[in-house]
Amino acid sequence: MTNRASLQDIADQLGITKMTVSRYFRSPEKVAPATREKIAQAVKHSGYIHNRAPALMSRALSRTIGVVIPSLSNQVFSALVDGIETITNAESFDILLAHSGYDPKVEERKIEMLLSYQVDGMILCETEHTDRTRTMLKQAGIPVVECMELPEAPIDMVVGLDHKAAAFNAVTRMIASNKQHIVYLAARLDRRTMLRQQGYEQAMWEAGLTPQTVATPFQSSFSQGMKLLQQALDTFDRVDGIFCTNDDLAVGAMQFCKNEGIRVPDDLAVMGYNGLDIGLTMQPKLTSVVTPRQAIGIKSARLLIDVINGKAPSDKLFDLGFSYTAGESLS
Amino acid sequence: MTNRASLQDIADQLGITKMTVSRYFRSPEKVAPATREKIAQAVKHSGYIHNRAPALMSRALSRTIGVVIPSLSNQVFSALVDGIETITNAESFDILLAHSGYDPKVEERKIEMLLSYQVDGMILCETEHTDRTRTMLKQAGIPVVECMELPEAPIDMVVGLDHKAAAFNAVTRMIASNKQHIVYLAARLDRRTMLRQQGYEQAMWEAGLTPQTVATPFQSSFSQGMKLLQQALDTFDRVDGIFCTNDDLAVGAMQFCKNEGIRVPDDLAVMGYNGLDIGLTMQPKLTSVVTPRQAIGIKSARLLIDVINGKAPSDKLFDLGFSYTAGESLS
DNA sequence: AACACCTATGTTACACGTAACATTTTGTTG
DNA sequence: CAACAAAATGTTACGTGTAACATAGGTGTT
Repeated sequence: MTNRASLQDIADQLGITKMTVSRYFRSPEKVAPATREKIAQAVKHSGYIHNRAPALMSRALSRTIGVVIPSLSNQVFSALVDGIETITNAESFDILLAHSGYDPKVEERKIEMLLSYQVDGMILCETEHTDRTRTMLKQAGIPVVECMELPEAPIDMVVGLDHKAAAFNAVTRMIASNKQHIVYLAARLDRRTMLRQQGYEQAMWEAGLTPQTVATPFQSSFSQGMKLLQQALDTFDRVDGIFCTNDDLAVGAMQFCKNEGIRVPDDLAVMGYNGLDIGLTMQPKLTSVVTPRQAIGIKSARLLIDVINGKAPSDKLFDLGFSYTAGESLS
Repeated sequence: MTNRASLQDIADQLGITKMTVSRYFRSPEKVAPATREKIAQAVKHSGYIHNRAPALMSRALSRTIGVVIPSLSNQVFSALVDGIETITNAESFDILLAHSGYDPKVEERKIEMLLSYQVDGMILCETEHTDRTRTMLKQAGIPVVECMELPEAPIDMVVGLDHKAAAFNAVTRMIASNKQHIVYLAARLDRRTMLRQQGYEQAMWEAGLTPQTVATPFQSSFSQGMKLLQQALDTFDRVDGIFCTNDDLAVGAMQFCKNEGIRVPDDLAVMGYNGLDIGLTMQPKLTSVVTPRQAIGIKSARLLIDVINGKAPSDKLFDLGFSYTAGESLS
């Protein structure tokens, strides 16, 4: 590491103390205009870059929050981070980002890294954590928001939606449009997928219907959607609707229908989940459960920063609900 | 900020000095087995989390590299980061991730933040930077890799591919399969899009054909692909091929073909760019230029860490080339 | 002229893990 | 058991921005 310019370097150069230079950055109005001008010159010339290390050493706030998302190629989480940054930018907080690949062990490692940087708070997108993760977060004594779903054993605060209820509502809606042989298409059998399955099954049972599921442990993709629908049609006598655990599967399935001449929604109703842009480019447009991810990001960051700033939260759990895209794949 | 346990706390608790505890973490073999056991207990009990701040203050390496990607919902960059982490994990480096939303001003802010954390090196995915970005990086005196493309004015090292050459090759290939009225579909008019356009145009001119482009300033998406193809068909007399600046547009366009009964590749040849999974789920499979993004990530991280460790790089520029998916959308 | 008060700048101390060197303890061998 | 080596632990100093307090110089008021 080469010697970057320090405040001391700039101060020496001007025959003043680093304290005045520090003030120039923190509260310029406390520095005499003439001095301010001199410092501005020297700073520009030296290309000084703020060094966070000393601030991290003191017990002051780092004004940084850690964010762990499961994936770097999922619009759900990019929208979430967008929402978070709306707030952090306005509050001049920084975010330190890490991704876990849906693996609690990796999440643990990343959280440990973020904590080593003395973040003031943490936003997590998963609710399944290792024991050590929970211990570390407790010990760190910083506020934590788990977002996207409503965990049974929250670490601290929660901003999300009830995926079981959303699935129940969606499937009930399918049944109301006169579909009876509805199959659940699932991939990557994580908690959220399971919750949706529960909602699906409850809706089916309550309507006197029998739930039928096809699933793959692999990551969701369009091709998995095609394969799963094929498998559903091969396995079950009659299928007149599919409830897909996300839009990737749904779009793949609709693709499959197009290839095979299956009419949507007349032969087969399709319900997606997440409400991504891509669903609306299909013909017919995909009907999908919209998860309010940007709003979740905004609320999570707002809440976290308020708590960091010492405000007591009005509540520890916020359910932001869900809605539907204006699709045509249902009836 | 609550008082997290420090090394001193653990040491006090055991009646030893923090130096021994520090050694327990850095080089446990230098600590007597009995002491090691005692420390292990105390550490576990207190939930100690390493504090990076003092290390950042010393001039030692932080063993962290900064990575700035343009987008959090693009498989291209998630594969790149995967590649990077293959190496950083093996070398026990950490990465600090930030995203710029394709905006050089935002990139500047994020780079400044990463530098304030004393990263040992930086990987950037864009080649367009503000003046201040260049100044800061120079002043920081750390190695920098720009990846994905081959910039005209590199900051330091480069790992990427020649997008103009790739586009030239791809379009030449289309022409070789007897297509003559090939339109270029472009979105988000960034540098890489422009480079591909240049390659496309050169291939057309050299074949005695006239380049024709439809473009949108908006972000690429399936729906933009549909719209752009519609626009191309409306605008130009004859169209028998499209070269799409990425797979999102290509897949949208192929969707459009399916809706409109246009046969691919007989009526219209389609060439994509990036070689994402989704293209291979189409029917026919999308032919696409494959950019070796994981390899770029691996090479970038390898190179950067070698330089950080004091090795002189064998070269400053690495062109990793391109290939094609085994598609059927061409002929 | 004396005093209060303000502005601008300076002084001091602090946070904490670790490299480098110093010292103590344990182990080994003739 | 003396003598030395090796292992284990301790001591010291360091890096750098900033909060809190101190001081110097100036302005204004009575």
